[in-house]
Amino acid sequence: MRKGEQTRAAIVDTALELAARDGLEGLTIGGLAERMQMSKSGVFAHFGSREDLQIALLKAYERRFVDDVLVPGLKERRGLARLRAIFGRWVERTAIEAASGCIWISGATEYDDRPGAVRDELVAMVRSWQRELMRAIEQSVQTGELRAGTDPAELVFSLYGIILVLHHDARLLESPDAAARARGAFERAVTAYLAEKPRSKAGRNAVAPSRIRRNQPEG
Amino acid sequence: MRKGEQTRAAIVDTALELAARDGLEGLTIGGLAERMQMSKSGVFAHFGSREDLQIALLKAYERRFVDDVLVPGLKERRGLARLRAIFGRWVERTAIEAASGCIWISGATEYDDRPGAVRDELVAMVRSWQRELMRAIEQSVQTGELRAGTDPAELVFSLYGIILVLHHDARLLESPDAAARARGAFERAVTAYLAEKPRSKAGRNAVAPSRIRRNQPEG
DNA sequence: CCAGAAATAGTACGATCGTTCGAAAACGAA
DNA sequence: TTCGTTTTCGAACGATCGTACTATTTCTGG
Repeated sequence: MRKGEQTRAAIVDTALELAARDGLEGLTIGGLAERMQMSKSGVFAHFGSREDLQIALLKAYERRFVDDVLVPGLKERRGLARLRAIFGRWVERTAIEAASGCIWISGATEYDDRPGAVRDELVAMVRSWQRELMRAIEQSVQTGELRAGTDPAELVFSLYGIILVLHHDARLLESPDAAARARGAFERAVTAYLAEKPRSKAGRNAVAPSRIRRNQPEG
Repeated sequence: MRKGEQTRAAIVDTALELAARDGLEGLTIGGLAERMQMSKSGVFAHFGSREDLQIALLKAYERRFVDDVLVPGLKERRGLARLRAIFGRWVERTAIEAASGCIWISGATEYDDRPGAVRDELVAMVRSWQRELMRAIEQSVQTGELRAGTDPAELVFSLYGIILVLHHDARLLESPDAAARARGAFERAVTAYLAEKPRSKAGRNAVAPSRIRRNQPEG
């Protein structure tokens, strides 16, 4: 029984690599088997179907994503610091996987018109992640760092857009400074929601367009 | 000779529909033939290869995109008005094709790791479009509506992100207010670059976070 | 209307896809 | 070591893919 789980984990591991390059829909059991130096049916036996394999990949990806991005952020104190930490990790991860690709992002365009279990799973994960972001934003309102009327979904919309264009520019256009632009865009997006008075901590890292930034050290 | 061009155009037309749903890579000559009520080889004969068909689709898409988004915008006077018109059309188009999908956006994730002629063509088109946006931004600086130090590429980065998340939320998450959010995000993004003094025209439509917007009529 | 050209259909090929099934091999507890 | 279980393999199926080749049909200019 132990051997099975072990190779299954190894398969998922390799499959995540392949799916990051070719997309969940581009992933092929034959190609996966070849990469694993196993037979097609040997690989297949660990999953009832290709769809189950894809869903297993999504779940494995989510686990890693949360461990990489959310968990370390939770060590920061509630509020803007935590939101900033989460987003920073997210940018880092997206910029690194610019060499491999995010299966949530590629999956979004692959499955937005393809109903089924994979799409449902993907949508649930993205929604869950956006909810997590909203929570961090709401907490930043509670700490008084973001202004009272802030619409969390509105800010999530902007932040998600920054990540998407980071992924796009880094991978398709091979832009070398996409990550830096993403970090700048984050500060600009958050600035629009900063509470009025703080002057102490919250506004320190807030940065407006690049011309101004020149004279301000960045944290 | 005339009949050939005619059906070729019809094929491209139908193929654009299919590709908008299934992606350029999901497009199949067999499926296309069936939809056209033609034989596979009949369809195939009009293009030397599937790759040529895909490139033909990209070129046709670009033509329509420019006609829909850029050309009407050029009728506005140079500056923020033109930029706003272009972006507005872009949002409209993206929101409408939320029911069908943009092959530039889906193509970005399909081909970011798949070298070849299709990827090259796609990259060239996206670059060209971003250059067009940069021009509109530079002109807005020249008119004094956007501040002098504005980095056009930086703003293009933000605007492109808004479109990407609009596409994402509208199609994958089926969010009904994605278009409205996109328009709001545009105003917030531009606000960060507005020139200081104008108080006359430029700042009128500039809108900050939603709480403030309540008491301001939107143009 | 008719010949030559252009457009379309038909068929077949080799590859690869996901999946099934029964046999072989490797494992793990007794 | 032995035996039952789990894991892996090999071969095959039907489907579909892009493409090549050869007919046949349809168009079109003189």
